[in-house]
Amino acid sequence: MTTVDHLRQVRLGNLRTVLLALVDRPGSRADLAARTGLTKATLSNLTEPLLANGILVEDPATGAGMGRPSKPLRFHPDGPVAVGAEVNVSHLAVEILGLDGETLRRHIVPADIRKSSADEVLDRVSDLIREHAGPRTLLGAGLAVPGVVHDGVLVRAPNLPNLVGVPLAQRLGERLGIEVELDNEANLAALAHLWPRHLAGEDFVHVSADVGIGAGVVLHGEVYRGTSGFAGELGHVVIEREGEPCTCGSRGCVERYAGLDVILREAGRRRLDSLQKALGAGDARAVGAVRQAGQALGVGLATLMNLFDVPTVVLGGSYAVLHEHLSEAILSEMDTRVLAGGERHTHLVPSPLGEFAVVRGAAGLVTRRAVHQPERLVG
Amino acid sequence: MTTVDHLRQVRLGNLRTVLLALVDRPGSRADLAARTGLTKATLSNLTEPLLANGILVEDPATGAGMGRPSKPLRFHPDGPVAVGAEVNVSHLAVEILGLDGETLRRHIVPADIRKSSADEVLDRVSDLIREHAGPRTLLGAGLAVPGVVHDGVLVRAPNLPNLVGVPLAQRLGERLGIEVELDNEANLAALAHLWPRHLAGEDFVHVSADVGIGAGVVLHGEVYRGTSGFAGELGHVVIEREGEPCTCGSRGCVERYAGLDVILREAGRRRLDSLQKALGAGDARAVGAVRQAGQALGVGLATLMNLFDVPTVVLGGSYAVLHEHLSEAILSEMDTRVLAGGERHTHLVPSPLGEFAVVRGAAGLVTRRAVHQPERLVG
DNA sequence: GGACTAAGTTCAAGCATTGAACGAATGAGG
DNA sequence: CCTCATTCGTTCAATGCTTGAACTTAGTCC
Repeated sequence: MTTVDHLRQVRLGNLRTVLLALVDRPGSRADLAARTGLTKATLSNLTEPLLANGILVEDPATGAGMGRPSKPLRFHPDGPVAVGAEVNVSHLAVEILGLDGETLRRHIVPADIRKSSADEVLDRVSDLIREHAGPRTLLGAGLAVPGVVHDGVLVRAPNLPNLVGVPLAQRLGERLGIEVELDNEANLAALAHLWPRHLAGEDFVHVSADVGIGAGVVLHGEVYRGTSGFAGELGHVVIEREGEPCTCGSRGCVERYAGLDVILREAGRRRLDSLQKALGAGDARAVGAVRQAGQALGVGLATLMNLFDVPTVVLGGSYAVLHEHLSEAILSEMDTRVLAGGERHTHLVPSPLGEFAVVRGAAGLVTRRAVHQPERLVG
Repeated sequence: MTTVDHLRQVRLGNLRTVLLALVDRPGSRADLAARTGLTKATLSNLTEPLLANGILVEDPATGAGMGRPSKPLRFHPDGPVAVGAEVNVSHLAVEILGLDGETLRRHIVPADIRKSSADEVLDRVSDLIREHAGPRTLLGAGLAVPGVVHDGVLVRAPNLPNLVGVPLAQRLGERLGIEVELDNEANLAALAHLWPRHLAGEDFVHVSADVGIGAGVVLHGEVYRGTSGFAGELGHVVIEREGEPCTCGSRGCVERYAGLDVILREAGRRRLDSLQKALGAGDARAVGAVRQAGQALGVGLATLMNLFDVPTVVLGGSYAVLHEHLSEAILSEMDTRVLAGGERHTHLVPSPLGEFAVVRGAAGLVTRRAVHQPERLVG
């Protein structure tokens, strides 16, 4: 740690606050100075290299009002972008995200990859990315998978056995020539609600169901992953100690009562859209199946709330689609089971992000890192 | 944020690393420089005001080896100290803790305060503190209570209704003329295993049972309290959705199966030491009661591990006493129910701190803050 | 056109750390 | 006893980033 390093840290920290302010919204140097608490002088100084490097652009002066007109700064429309990619049991998806938080392109393709080898899957993903990325500089890529991730490797994925143990981040990185970060789809769906826009506060849990049930936990504005990447495994929270046996070896896991497969089976439907239609028509069996799942999920969520104590639960994925028919049962269980005292209450909200939450989070992983560690942008 | 502030932050940060190194063990300026990565010059500079303020002392030179002998620095033996206090249903306790992590005095007195008013309790506590504190400067006090705390107020405490809603931190602070911080006993027992000595790593859960079951959760070297102070309410994790009704309004809470009162009742004993004796004698009813509690606790802990993913569980309080007869059942449930993958395994260890864990944590709250925010020590 | 206002730039001052040079205190060896 | 080697601790000029004030620029208002 030389003295230079210390001062550099201060500078990088200030650079970060400036970039964060710009992610929030564009602004002139004077405006940014006011918003960040830094001085105009520092802002001129900090933004100069960002403009030189093509990260930011200066818009033409806007003369609204008295005094010298300001020249707003914003992220350069042709600046570097981030890639998000998702590998799932039944589909692949990509999203291209700018540093300003705007989605440039996104795409989902159905794909049954259960029987594909890891290399086949990675080839398809990298083709998909190249197709959509275009000529712009890539900051890096985030890759979402349905399973537990540790150190860039998928260590547990009951539905994608062919990908387990493969260094997916490294392999995809080699194909694309950029850095790739691997993470769990539940964590990334949660991140998408935190970055680049705060859609659910700084502390919340995002719950979604596909094959399993996954919760992405956000504490103090950071995705919480646990020591081994297993955090937030809501699907295997026990609600009946002698209940239905689960594939995980336990019994009475939430997943056995509130998993999407269970809901569909109980409702006598094969696909989510068919279930949705039935619910719309007031089909009693469908409504009952969803309500029962809601009860089980509510018990699991009550346990989760008693342990994490976060103010908000976001329902994502299939749960977002079903939320109108789920919420009542969930809330009813939570009301009776979550410890109360003082004026505590839980918000239960559906995700506004739809089916692109996961890829958006994957891309957000990259833009977030770029803003939080701006040394890469100016170096 | 003036420029001075920025540089001051750097200085305070370095001061903190130096103090942390000194909490670990005493050392000369040269030794501390090597351990912290700072230069000898900086160390002379940083420690000068600490010596002047009587926070540190310079020991006489120790001439072991060649070269100029070093003069080790350590916390001044007559320097300021922290107070820890505990108010519980059946006892009061205090501990006086030095900045070096040494316990100077500690004391527990039996007391049935269930019917006492808040003022009566606070009077007794402040008398007890004054009796043990002696003439030394007090950095502040930590106050532990069995219940949920928010903003210095006890908001939920089924066993101490007279204290609920009272601004305990403020009231005790007025009596003693120092700053008092209020916290939950579970959090503080956990803190005692983190500070001033790392007894269980940087990520762990401390579980103990008295009247209820409380878990103190430590994530990334910080006690995690949640948004409203409700985090870690393991006692009200559900293990049987239609199980025994609980006072909290829910059903099938862990507390109904693994609480100390339940264990004693099932074992046909009135007090912990009597149960202990029965266990030692191999009393089948006692052994069975403890094993059953262990199973229930294991299910709850498995759920907790699937959500928090920490590598270590510390059994404290009564559970530490019973751990020999509890561990097997707990581990057996956890083995089958905690998601595994890769080389993940959980350590289950009894607390080494005995009945003083809570007060020690309460005092540690204060010394920890003093070291982490050293501006108070030099100002 | 002149007064006014606000944006952006320039520049000396301030400050914590650094690294090198220096002084201090001891052991080893002759 | 004296000198050298060794290590500890202090002194001091240099570094580099932010700051605040002064200054320049570019508009509006009357």
